[in-house]
Amino acid sequence: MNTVRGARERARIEVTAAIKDEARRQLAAEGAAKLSLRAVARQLGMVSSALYRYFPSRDELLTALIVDAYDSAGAAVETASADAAGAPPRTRWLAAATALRAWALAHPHEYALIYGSPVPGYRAPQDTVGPAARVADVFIAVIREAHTGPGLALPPLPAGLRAEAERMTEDFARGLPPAVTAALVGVWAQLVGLISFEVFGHFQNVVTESERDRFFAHHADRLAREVGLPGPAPAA
Amino acid sequence: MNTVRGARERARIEVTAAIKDEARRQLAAEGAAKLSLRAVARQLGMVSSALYRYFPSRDELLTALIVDAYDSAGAAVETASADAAGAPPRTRWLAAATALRAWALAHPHEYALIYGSPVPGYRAPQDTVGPAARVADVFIAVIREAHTGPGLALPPLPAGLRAEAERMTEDFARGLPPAVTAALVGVWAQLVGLISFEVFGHFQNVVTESERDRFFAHHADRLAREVGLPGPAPAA
DNA sequence: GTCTATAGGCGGATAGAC
DNA sequence: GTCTATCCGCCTATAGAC
Repeated sequence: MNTVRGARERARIEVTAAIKDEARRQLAAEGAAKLSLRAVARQLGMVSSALYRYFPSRDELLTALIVDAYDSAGAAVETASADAAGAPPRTRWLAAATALRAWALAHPHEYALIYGSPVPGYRAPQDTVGPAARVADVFIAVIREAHTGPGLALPPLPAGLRAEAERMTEDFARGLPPAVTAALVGVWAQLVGLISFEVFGHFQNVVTESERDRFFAHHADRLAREVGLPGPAPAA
Repeated sequence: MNTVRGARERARIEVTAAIKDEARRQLAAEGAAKLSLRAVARQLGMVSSALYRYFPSRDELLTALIVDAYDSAGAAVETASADAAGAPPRTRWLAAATALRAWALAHPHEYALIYGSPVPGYRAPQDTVGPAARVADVFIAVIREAHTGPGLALPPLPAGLRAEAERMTEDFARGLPPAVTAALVGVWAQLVGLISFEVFGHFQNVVTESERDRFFAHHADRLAREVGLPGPAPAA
């Protein structure tokens, strides 16, 4: 009885995975807006109504794909950061940023799903906020570690932003100097913007493909400086 | 005869405009991927086949919308830059950046069309490259003007990027110091990224809505510094 | 859990009359 | 330029048998 239950559960997990895999393939071909349960079923040799036993609606399938994408990106960035443990903070930042870019280039459609234009008509449920934070948290952790000693020099914040920066710090970056938190939030958006431009093709005819690694490294490093990280060569 | 021809042409222009207007409304409701000639026709009280006299295919309609969006954004930014003529370069940069953000927030779906995820299955024809350059050219012009005198201090470029920076300069930013061109391209992507994060909702629960103007100004100004623009108060 | 069948839609594109 | 008619395809979702 237990083994039967186990077998059934295993089967369910396998079918669920197959559905998501096929859905990801369709994402690449047609985009999230046109993701269709029927087409997935057809490709899998099932009948569309059978899928409803696994995902109660198209949107739930989409949610699962979004959560998976955040987790996949998060894992990639976490690994890169862990591999660079002990390295100077700026090196570690660069490793994390490079890992995110590499993941984005390797999974452009899943990247678009989480950092591109919102899917029209889709309302992200609460389930996505945890996974969404995972990637950003790696960058926060890298910076937090660099700031355990005396705070690093960062130009003082304009008076009008101080209260907001303190609130943000309290909310999701406890322990950082508020000026660093404020810088980080903007820099994070800019880092994703840099990656998006490349993934979405806006560097075509602008930045030569063979130079893009270097180009990205240059700018990602500049962004590290903006959040107050000292250079790889320990700056006195 | 001439008046008849004139009347016909006028009618054609009006209908074409009505089609694009309705298409823009649909863009907002359903997204570019689901833009449908049939639905546009239905809403306009026409029959779908009639639209083919104005746009030979769905993709041509989409192209028209993209070109219009680039032009609309370009005009907004150009106006802001012209209004700030004579102001210190950094003020002018900020005016242009702020205008782009305001346009984006006022036209989120058209913004997504040009700076968001690519529309699956749609191949941008050559017609879009001219209008696409229009917005970026305003920023190039602002910087060019600031650099007519002696070049501004910007940290030297890593050796590996020098050749690429010189090529870019030659291609679309003639007259700028190569280090500035290289900075500008990355900064431009980052500026758009900053705007995208806000427009696409990634600042929800992160940056308080009432603080976003200030937050953007802070970071846009930081970006101006990164391309070598001197501050609003003329720095000796 | 999977199937068939069904309801009640939607789409792009073309031909040929007026 | 606009119409009707048509081809041929697509979709979400549910009911009810097995």
